[in-house]
Amino acid sequence: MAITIRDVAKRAGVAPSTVSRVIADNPSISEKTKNKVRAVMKEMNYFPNIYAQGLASAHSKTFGLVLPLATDAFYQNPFFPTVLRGINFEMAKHDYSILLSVGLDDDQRQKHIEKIVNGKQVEGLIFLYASKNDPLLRFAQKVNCPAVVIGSPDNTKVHFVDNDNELIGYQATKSLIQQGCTRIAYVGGDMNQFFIADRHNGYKRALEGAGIIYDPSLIYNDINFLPSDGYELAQNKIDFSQIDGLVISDELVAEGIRNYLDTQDIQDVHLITFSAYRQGNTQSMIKTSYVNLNSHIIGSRAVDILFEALDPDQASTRFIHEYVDADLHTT
Amino acid sequence: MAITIRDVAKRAGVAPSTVSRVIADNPSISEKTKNKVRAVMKEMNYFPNIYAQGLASAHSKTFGLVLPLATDAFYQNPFFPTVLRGINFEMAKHDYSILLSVGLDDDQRQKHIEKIVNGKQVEGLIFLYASKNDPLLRFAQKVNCPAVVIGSPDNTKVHFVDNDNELIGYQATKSLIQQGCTRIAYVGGDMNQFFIADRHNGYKRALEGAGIIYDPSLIYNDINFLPSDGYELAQNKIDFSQIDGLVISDELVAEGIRNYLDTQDIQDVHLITFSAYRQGNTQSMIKTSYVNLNSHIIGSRAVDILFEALDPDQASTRFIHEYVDADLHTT
DNA sequence: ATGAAAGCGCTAACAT
DNA sequence: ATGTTAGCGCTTTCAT
Repeated sequence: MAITIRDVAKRAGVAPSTVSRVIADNPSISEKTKNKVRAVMKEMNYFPNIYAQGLASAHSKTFGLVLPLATDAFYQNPFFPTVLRGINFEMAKHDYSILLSVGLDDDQRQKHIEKIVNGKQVEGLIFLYASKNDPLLRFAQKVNCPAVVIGSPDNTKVHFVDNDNELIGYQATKSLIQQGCTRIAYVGGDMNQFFIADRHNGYKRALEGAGIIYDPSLIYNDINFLPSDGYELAQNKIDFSQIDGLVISDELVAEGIRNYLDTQDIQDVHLITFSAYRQGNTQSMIKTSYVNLNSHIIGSRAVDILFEALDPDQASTRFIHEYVDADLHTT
Repeated sequence: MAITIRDVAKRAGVAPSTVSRVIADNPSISEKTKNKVRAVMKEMNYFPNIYAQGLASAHSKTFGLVLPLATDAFYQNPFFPTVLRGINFEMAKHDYSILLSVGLDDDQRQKHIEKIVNGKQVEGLIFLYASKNDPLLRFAQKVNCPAVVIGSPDNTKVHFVDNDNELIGYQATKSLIQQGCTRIAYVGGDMNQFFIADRHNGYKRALEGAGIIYDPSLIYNDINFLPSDGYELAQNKIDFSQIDGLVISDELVAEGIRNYLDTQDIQDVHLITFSAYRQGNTQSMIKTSYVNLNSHIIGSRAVDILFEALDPDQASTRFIHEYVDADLHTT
C-alpha cells in the first residue's frame, strides 16, 4: 500500500485533518505547522490519492473535453492545438485535469459522456466544436451538466465562446476595400457551419457599406479546409483577372491559394485570411493580411466560463455568450 | 445526493454487494438476479460513482496521454488524429478513459504527471511522441509507472510501438528503383528525430542494394513538416532536371511538393511518401505512390501493450518493441 | 448464489 | 489553531 495521510499525520505529530488542511492550504493552520507537515510530506514522498479526495469532497477537479470525430479535418487546423494550449494554460492554473471523451461514433461518445458525467468523474464539459443539433450537447443539457461550447452553436441556451465572426468578416473585407480593392471574392466553406456563414455575412455587409454590389459568382463555398483544396480551387475555379481582393475563411486554404498565386506570378491581388496564431514564416509575393483570432484566449476563456458556471453563487439560470477580440494585421 | 448502490440494493431487495457484483458482471450471480438488478438500475437511472469505484478497487481505469507541447507542428499532421483514433478505439473496448497531460512547459508537465501517477488517477502513460532524452519519460521510469511510447525513443528500456522506419524507407526507395528511377532524392527533416534518420538509412541501403551511388547533394533535411515548406523546397532548392524519383518522409511536405510540380507541369518524376491514412482525394499529374503507415493500428497496439504491462502475471522485467506493418501502394 | 461488514484514503462538520 | 469522528460510495473478503 502507498503512503497515506495518516502516515504523514503520525510522523508529523498532528491529526490527519490537519494534514488535509495543509494540503488545501487552509489559512487556519499556522505557518509553523504547515512547514512541518510539508517537510514530512516531502520527506515521505507523499501524494494525496486523487480518487479519495474526489470521493470525500465530491469534487473531481476534472473537466471533460469533447472532441469532434477523429476523422475530422479539424485536427489539421492550427486552431486545434492553439485552443488546446489556451485550455491547458487555464486548467493548469486551477490545478484541474482534462479527461478526453472517448468514442468512435456518436453513440459510443454519448455512452462515455453519460458515464463520466453521471459517475462524477468530470464536473463540466468543454465542447471543442459546434455542430448543428448536436446530440451530445443536447445530452449535456438534459442531464444538467455544466458545459461550454467553443464556437457558435445553434442553441442559445448554452455557454459559448467564439470570435465575432460576422464582425471579423466585416473588418477583413473593409480592410481590403480601404486598400483600394473593388472586386473582392470570398472563399468560405460549408455554409452549414455557422462561422462560415457569419463571416460571409460580414463580408456582405462591408461590401454594402462601401456601395459595392454583392456578386454571388465571387463566392466560393464548395471547398474543404486543406491547403490542397485551396490550391485546386485557385487553379481550377477562380478567375484572377476578374478580382483584386480575396477574403479567405480558412488559413490553410489561404496557404494553398497563396502557393498557387506565387507560381503563377500573380501579384495584383490582395489576400486576407483568419489565423489562429501567427506563424510569420511564410514569405510570399502576395500581399497577405490576416486577422489574428487569438484562439488560445478562446480556450482559456472557455475554461473560466466553466468555472463561473460551477460557482454555486450563481443560482439563476443564465448563459454566457462571449466574443474574443480579434486583431487586424495588414502588410 | 445522487442515487447510490444502497438505493438500488434496497429497491431490488438484494444486498449492496450483490449490486456491485452485477455491475462487474460477476458470474456467480444468477441471471435472474442480474436481470432484476439491471432493471432497477435502469429504472432509477443509476450510475456508479467512478471515484468511489476507483478508491475501493484501486483501479482508476484511466490512462494518461502525454502530448508534445502545443506549439508543435506535430498536431497538424494527419498522424495525430489517426493514432488518436486507434487509441480511442482500443480504450473504448476496454472501457477505459483518457486523461490528458496538462502543462505548458516540461516542468509543469512533470508536476502534473507526478500528481496523477502518484495520486493514482492514472494506471499508465501513453507518450504520443518520442524525443531525445525526454525528462518526462525518464520520470515515468523513475516512479515505475507503466508507460508506452509511440515512436522510437532513444531508450530501449521502455515499451514502444512504431513503424519499422528503416524498412519502409528501404521499401519505398526500392519501389522507385523498380519503377526505373536511378537518380532518387530524399526529402527528410530534422535528423535528430529517429524516424527521419531511420527512413534515410533505409533509403541509403536500397540505393546500395541496387548499385546506385549515394549522393549527399540529393538529401534535403533542412525542412519542417508543412505543405508550404515542401512547396518552397521544391521551388527554391530542388533541381528536378537532375532527378527522376523522390522519397518524401512527410506526407504534408509531399503535398506541397506535388502542388509545385503540378504548376510547373513537371511530370517525369516519381514521388513516394508515407501516409498515416489514405485521403485519396488528391488528383495530381504526378505519379505518387505511398506507404500506408496504418497509424491507427499503432495507437491501438500501444493501448494493448499498456494493458499487458499492467498485467500482474508479468513478474519479469521486459520491454516490448513492436513494429506495425506498413503497406506499399503504387500507382 | 448471496449477505454482512470492514475498509479504500480522504474531507468536513463539529468540537475544543 | 488543531483534534475527533463520521461519512463519501464503492469493492471485497469472509460467511452462509
